[in-house]
Amino acid sequence: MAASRTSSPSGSGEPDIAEPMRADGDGAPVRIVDLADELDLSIATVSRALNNSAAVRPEVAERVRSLAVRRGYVANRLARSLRSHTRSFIGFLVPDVENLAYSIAADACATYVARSGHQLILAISGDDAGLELQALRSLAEAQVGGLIVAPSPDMSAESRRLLRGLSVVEFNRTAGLSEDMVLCDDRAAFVEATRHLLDLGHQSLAYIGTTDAVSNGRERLEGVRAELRRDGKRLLKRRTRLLPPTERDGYRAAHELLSGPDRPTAMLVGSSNLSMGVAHAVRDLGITVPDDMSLIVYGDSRWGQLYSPALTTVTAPYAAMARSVADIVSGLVSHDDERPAGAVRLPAELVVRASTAPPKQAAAPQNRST
Amino acid sequence: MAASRTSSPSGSGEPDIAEPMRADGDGAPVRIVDLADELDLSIATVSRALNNSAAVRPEVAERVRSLAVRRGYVANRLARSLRSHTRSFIGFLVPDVENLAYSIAADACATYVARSGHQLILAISGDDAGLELQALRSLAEAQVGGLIVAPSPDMSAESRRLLRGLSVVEFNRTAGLSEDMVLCDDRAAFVEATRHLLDLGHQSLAYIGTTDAVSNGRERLEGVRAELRRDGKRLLKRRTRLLPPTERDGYRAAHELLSGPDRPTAMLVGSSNLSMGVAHAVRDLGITVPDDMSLIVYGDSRWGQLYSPALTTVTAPYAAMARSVADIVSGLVSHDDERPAGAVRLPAELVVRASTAPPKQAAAPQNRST
DNA sequence: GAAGGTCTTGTAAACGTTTGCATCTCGGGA
DNA sequence: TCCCGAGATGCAAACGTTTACAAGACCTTC
Repeated sequence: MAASRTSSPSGSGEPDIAEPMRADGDGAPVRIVDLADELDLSIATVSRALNNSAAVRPEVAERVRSLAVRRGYVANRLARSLRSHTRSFIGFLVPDVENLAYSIAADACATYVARSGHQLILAISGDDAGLELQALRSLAEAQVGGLIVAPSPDMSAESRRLLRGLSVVEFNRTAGLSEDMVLCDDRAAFVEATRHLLDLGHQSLAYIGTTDAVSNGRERLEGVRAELRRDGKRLLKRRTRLLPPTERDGYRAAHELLSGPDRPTAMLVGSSNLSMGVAHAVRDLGITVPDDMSLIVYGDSRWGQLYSPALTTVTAPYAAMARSVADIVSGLVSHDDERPAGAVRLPAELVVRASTAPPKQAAAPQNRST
Repeated sequence: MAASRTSSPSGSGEPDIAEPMRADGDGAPVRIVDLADELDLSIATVSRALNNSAAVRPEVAERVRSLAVRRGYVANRLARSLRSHTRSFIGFLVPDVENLAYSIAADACATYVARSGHQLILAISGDDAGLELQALRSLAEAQVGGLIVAPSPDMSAESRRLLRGLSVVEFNRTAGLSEDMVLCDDRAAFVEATRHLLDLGHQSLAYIGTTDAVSNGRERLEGVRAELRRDGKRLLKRRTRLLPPTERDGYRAAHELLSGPDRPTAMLVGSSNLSMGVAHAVRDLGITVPDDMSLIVYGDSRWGQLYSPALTTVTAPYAAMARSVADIVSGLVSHDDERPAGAVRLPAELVVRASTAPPKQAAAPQNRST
């Protein structure tokens, strides 16, 4: 029998009387040793019972477990992880989580990993290399067993070094940090979108997108450029704006591009936030879509459908991407051996609605291309 | 001087030659004891140096810190927390994070707490009592130092018990779990919205909202009811729908309410997801707003502005709520003594746009109220 | 009746930190 | 010369677990 340790809170051996029904309302949290003392067992046995080890006699295990719930025992993961080298946290590092792509993914990942008893640590980089580094350090210190990351455009070397120790999955963007990644095929989608506009007969295209320092931004731009080139055309610099992905920036850029003298007959937008801004600007300027100009936006298709006219949209498969990354990370955290997924690349889709049509004025003025 | 422990990875005392520039590319993570060995110091001194304790001589501290970065030392928070009883995690438990209210808050909280070196653990309840309990258990096990929670409608007694040990802040909803909470004054906003419709001369109102088992859903409904009552009117049961907050449900409910024979002249919607569904239904049914019917929706004002006509909207102060809860939680985690904020209740705002107008047909048919 | 299992339990050493206390060194004052 | 205090460092005990190993109990088999 195990001797009573330190200062046994209840009396000595016999069933305590002084504290008749203590449900451990509060006070110090109950630890394994408390349970062990109360049951005259060793902490080893209690630990085993709580972990459903087969080594402990069923009736003993039952007694332990019942006492555990009665006393409201809650295990200390910190101690457990420290001793057993099991990691119970997964990091999730993205520029922000208001973006639907990331919020859906965060949701899915948190839900998924919870099933295997893991937890998601949410970290926000704001696309700032400094904050990103700080977040990574923090995550590493928390001993995360895996990391989902949408790398910022100018990730520091120090950050990359930190990443080496961790098993990471890149999400939505890639910066060559890992074999594993979940992306969507933005390039193909923008090729398709551009083709759609060219087929309608548009000669002068404008593009508003995000910086090409980040992989998906670059891909979208490249898609447009490549498909134009295919027809011997080019994207004019003065009809191109690469901006931070905020609604405000989208608004301003659209306003600028659309109030000048030679307005493009079609516009492509490469980010959902920018798209909202553009939609606002188009409305404020009184531009009729698609008569005055065709418009293709990017993002989830929910609000675009409600716009008048309903917007032709490049929709990223957010839900599928979320499922995919959740799958990968939950696999990555349980059986570390078999690595099924390398790079997953899901197709983005061009949903043609009412905002694209052949240009009204037969041809663009004098300038021969764009 | 401290004797070299266990198996010193480098040679004995003199500057090592065999491994000239080892930057600890990988291998076992470096621990305090490794630094101590390499510098012939005790782990106590190294620990103190890393924690900027004044007790250690500046030049020694400098040597330690420089070696730490050279070797890529990353502290183990688990061990640190275990020993020092400092908590480095904050829990964030909400039904989902796709809802803008929660995603903005998650973002703000994660960013804020990071400044004091804490981290946010994201947990999703899906408004399910079972998942919620499981999440809470998990969070408690992770030894969170604080918890932000939007309680599910039917939180279990077991969950409430778990909460007792933690310092919690209720967010967006309350279920009497804590003194601290940040809410928005939905009741007042819906009183105002209802008043707006009544003043326009509407006699027959419909309301589509979420369950009243959750505090904010209840408040919205109560606001409508109270203001109607003030004019001696009532919200008819057949013109009221309380539903799960999904776009789909909103669509269906609106479809149902609006395709019947006596259509309400005005409709109030009490959730952002429901609002989107309603907007879709209205469009699909070819109902002209505000001529055929006035419409007030709920949520962030971004997409409502883009609808035609721009929608009169009850906007919750998401950003302010997020800031507020982030403030509270970061205070709660650092100086545990002074508790400044109890219940913070921010005003929601009624933004009147183009979707509300006096009813066209002079009066509703025969039925005298609603 | 000894030998060798199979179960069940206990002992104690980890895991990587922090920190109370003891120890050592040094310089100054009596 | 001795003592004392301050400043810097080391020793070792925590923190709450898990787990290798030992050990006891009991049964089977020869």
